Amino acid sequence: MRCSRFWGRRTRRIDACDSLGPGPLPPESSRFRQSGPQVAGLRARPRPGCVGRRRDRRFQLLATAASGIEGERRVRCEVRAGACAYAARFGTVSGMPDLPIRYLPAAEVRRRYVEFFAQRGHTEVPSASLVPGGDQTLLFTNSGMVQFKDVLTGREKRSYRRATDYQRCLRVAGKHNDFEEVGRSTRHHTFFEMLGNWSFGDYFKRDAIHWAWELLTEVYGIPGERLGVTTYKDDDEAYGIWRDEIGVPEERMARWGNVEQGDDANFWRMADTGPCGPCSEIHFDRGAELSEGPHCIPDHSENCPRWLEIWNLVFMEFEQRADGTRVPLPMKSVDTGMGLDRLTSVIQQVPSNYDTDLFTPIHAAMRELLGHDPEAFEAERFSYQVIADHSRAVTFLVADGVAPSNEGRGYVLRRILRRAVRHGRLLGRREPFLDVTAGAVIDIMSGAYPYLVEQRDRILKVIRQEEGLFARTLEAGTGQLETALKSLATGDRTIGRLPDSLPADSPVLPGEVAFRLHDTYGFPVDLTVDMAAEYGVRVDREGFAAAMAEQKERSRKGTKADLSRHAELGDLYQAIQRRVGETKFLGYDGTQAEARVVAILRDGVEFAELTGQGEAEVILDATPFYGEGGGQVGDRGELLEAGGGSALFAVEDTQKPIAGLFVHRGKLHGRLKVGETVTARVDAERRARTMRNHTATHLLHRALRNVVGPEAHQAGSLVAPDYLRFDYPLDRALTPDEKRGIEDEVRRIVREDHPVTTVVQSMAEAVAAGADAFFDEKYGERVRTVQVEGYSLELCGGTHCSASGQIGGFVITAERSIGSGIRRVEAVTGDGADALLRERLVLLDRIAEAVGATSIDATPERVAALQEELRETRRRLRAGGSGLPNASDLAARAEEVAPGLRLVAHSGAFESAEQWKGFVKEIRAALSSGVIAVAYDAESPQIFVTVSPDLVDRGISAGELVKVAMKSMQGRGGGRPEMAQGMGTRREGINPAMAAIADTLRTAGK
RNA sequence: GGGGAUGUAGCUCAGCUGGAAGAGCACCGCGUUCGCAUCGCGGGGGUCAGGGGUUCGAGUCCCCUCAUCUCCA
Repeated sequence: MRCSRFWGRRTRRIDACDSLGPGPLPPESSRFRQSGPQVAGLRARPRPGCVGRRRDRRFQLLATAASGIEGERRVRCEVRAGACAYAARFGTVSGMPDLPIRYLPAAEVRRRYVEFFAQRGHTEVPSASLVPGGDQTLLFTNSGMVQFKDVLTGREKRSYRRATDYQRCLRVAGKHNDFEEVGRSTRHHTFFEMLGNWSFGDYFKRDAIHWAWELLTEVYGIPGERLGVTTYKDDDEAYGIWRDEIGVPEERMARWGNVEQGDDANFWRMADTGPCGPCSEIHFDRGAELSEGPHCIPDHSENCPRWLEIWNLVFMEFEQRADGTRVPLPMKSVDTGMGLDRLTSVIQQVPSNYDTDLFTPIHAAMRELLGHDPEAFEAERFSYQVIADHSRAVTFLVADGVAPSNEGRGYVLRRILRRAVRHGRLLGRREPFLDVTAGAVIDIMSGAYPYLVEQRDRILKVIRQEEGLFARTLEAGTGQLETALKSLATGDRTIGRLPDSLPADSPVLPGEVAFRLHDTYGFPVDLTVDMAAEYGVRVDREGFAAAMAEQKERSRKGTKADLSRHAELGDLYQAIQRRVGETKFLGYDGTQAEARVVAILRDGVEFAELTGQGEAEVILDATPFYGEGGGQVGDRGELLEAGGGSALFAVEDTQKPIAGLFVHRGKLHGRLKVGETVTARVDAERRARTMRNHTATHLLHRALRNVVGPEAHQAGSLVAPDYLRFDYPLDRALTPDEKRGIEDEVRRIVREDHPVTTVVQSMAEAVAAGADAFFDEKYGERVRTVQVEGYSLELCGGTHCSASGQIGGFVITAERSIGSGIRRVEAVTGDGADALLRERLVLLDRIAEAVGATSIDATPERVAALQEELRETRRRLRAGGSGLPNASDLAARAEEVAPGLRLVAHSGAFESAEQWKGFVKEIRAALSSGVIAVAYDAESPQIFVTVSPDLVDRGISAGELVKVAMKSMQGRGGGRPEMAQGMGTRREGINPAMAAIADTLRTAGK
């Protein structure tokens, strides 16, 4: 039979079994293996991950390379003899174009999915933000289950037991890292959508499998014989349903996975412990003629062009215990995930996700910018795909409130964006373009994600800004690089010369230099190579790689311990919560309560009882302490013996390391025991201050948007007892008028004393009531809203005043930029505002007094008058001459204390150190050879000595002379032979000092 | 989390081995030019990111902190 590999819209076929057998590789492979085309970081490289990890995967992808030179992507694989027979087990079916699948736009694929499950009793749940709420360990939403995590573990209850959704996901860091894969493969993306249906203790395997089959074959019209199915080795139940009820022939089914032997295929787990269970995957068969050999089987392998995993059905039925045993879960759940992009590629019968209508409009937008025809597009497909993928990721990240930054999520965004820009440059585009492709993304996605449209202007603005910033980075790097290259280059610069065309004896730019550019200035190494080539210089890539490896090693060392510790602690909290349940929060109604101690920790270790002094963490079954969240800082206070006895524990901070678990951190002084009851008492004064600031934050938010516009919405906030801080996207400073307007408006609402009420209601009700929900954090179904009646309504879990009047004063104390496109307002309220105003008034009084004004009102005039007087005085001084002797006269009258050794000694009262040194400089200019010693006659007398170079050669040292002078002036000083100075304490010592200098010179001159 | 770089006037930046804080643009005033990017003169504006240390003396050397940029994890 024939095995082949296809790529691109037009199928490229290589007779794998015939020409790529165990013999030598075709000649063009060898050059990939050695150095590869040196373009834009896309070098041929072996893929160690492909080398037979399981079963018979003894093949190696030798070259995954895109070449900007020849504009062609080639993939070769070496296949062992006998491979084709193995692959043939899955039968031979005809190629794709013959399929009777009816074309559907992606939007329709998405719609039908949700509709199908909605008709079957599933609640349609909106796609959650890419920024996961309430989970500090996760950078991004990377799968459909993120927003349901707590529901699946049973910690959170919702009104429904069946759900369906399309979840936007980002896989770019951590375990699920598809970043490098993007653009190379037909099916990996940083950003993608996961279609899912969920059962939380409701239906199980039978319904999930039947519906999956029904949807694929009947709704989408995919012929059943094109589907393959996998199940876990022990899962007879699922296997039976597929075989006996659905009727999938056994030769199209496979049972993979063996957890006991370390093979996790077809087995899913949330973490090392906790819920887990077998999976059943559905794979689409693109046609046997596409098979490449033994690895081409329905698997996670991801490298097989024949099989495409489209749907994963996870059956959560066990609880994994720490001791290695698995016990059945009381609540069995179903969690399925189907990549919309892949499914669409099947339904639209195109060979790659990038050829679906989810992507083609993005390509079209880019093509138009570049003026490329379809052929040029095919030639540059790789870069086009990277740009399209990254445009989607960037658009959604910005939409979900991530701002480009140099750490965390913001840094990931920045890197994705820059990678896209780099590929734009590879295509010859120097001007900004990402706002155009991002615009195309918004157009494609706006139906499913209407919030993109609302934010369109802001999204594009952020993207444009960041793209501009990168241009600056590149420019700075270019400057550095050119300097380095010019010193190496032998000839002139030739624009467009390619690295490959350089002679072997070309000068070489050291790898460290290239690395420094990359490491310190963020200048991509492939650009370094290109630019160096234009100067006829090669780049030492080995040196670069070595430096990079070193850096990686350093990082790993530094981070390892910390990471594992963090993970351990997280597991511990999880375990505690599973044991004791959620902490009940009592702090909305009061600041004191009786509670039972349920856990005590110190240094990540649990104790049943703890005595003595020192840091510790305490967990209670219920608490009035507010755990840091929603910008509001955690409460402080103390834990007392039950009934309000003596203090046992000083609470310094309250945190919620995992959702629903309140941890009181602080210092123990006494004895604390699990199971006993204590009185938890919050520092009520501090809480009251915090509450004023929190309610004021809501007022500020509303007022800011009323004054500046709706784009100035919350992008972060901190509510502390002593001040509040509010971040919002805006690319300019507030005008003084706007600032005043905001203050006035907040103060008006305070004066009008609006009642503040909180309501717990469903998300839908809250949104219907007009609540501002800017982060769609994973608010459970029931959300809490805080309303300042007649003014603002926000989703918020924080503690608030009962009426706006309690806020008291409100003063904005700062307004500044904190990053690209983000500004921050800081303000104080209540007694904090009062204290600030009082301080300022006292200061004003002191200023008025200091300048001699009769009143505060008269101060500006008084200051102006003083300034005028100062100016006048200076002018008169200048006009009247300095009062100093003429420098050249002084030089001319220099005393010859020894043969060829002249001395100018002078002391006087100078206006300033400036005048003093200027005077010395003038004498120096007039006296070519000699010693100059000028004393500054003041409360702290100083002396400045210079010695001309010829005398320095004769052994005269200014430093020594100053030391001599310091004896009578009683101070310290020193310096170099040609120049020195010192400061004394005795004014009367100046003349003797001058005499001493003259004496010293006389002696020295003999 | 680990490394590298940067932080000097409103902006863009000089400032050499430690020895009077500078330039250009911008701003204010006066003059010049017929007015829309003229020229001249004068002027205001700096805790040299912050804090320690070494030194007679620190923008400059050392240590710490912060911010920004950048790479790695």
